[in-house]
Amino acid sequence: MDDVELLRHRGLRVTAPRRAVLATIGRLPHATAETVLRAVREDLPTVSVQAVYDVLHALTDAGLLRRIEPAGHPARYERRVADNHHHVVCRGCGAVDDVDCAVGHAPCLTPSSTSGFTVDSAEVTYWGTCPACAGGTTPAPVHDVVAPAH
Amino acid sequence: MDDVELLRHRGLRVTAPRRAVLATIGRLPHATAETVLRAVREDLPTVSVQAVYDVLHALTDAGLLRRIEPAGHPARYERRVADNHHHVVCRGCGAVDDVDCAVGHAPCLTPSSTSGFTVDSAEVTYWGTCPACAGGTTPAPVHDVVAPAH
DNA sequence: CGTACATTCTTGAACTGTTCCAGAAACTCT
DNA sequence: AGAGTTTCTGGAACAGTTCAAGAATGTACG
Repeated sequence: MDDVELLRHRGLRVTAPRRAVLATIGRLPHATAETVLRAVREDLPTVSVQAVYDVLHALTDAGLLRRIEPAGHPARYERRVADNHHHVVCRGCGAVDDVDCAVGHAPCLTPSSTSGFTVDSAEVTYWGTCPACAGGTTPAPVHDVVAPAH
Repeated sequence: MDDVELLRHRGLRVTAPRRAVLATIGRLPHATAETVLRAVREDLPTVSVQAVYDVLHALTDAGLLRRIEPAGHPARYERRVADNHHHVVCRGCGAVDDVDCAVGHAPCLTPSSTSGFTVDSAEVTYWGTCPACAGGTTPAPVHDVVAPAH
């Protein structure tokens, strides 16, 4: 199913900005809104900031995109929506990459007690340093390490 | 060790705003900066916004506070820093509560492959609805459910 | 118990990422 | 093609947080 069909299938109008955003995020997974805007403007120079945000919202609501919001960094978007996977985030530059869960069934993702909350999803974020920031080419600001994984 | 000793022990000056912030977060775990500001001003009416942010930063850097930043909600602070625990966040009102991991050792928190990232911590956030929002007293805006836990 | 210096606090403005608003333009269905 | 809804543009607004300069305070030392 190509992007046009994908959009129609969700009852969304097929517009140039939407196709461009989908294509961009396909090419640049984990792109920020700003990155998307810049990339889309290479083909469609008049596209506005709002158009990009509207499109990102529409596509996210339709389930074509997944939004990642690492603390302290702008939101990022990816097209991997079917499976459940997690993310590593670089403390230095905010770079994001995918991480598949090491185990098939994750016991710790079934919380022991939820204080009466109805839980519908669990989200795991790994924090660390990406190769580029570790390499010293772009020395990352070092933050304190908090909450080690058990 | 009382709060004064705690501050001195970390080489921090003991000031009224710092003591008030510590006391407030002890009383109101998971408070936002704004909540802290309001609570502190009951005792110290002249405390400024920056004082609160500065204090929250200083105490967080010193390891006396832990900062939680749920996507789409203002940051929250807690004094439980010694152990590792996770959080449930209400999609409706942003309320946060503690969740202890169901298992002692968490296999899924050891990522399978980290694309060259050096991982120093893992963070689990459960998303759901708190009793108040579910109860209909304050009907929460319903967002789409994403990324179910496996 | 003063004094000196570094640190912290106050006030006020600025900033980033995102959203709201109104009207113009574009797309889809008939 | 025409009608009507949806989406786009442009500009302003917004929340939460941070920056900047100077005044005030806490701590260490004599």
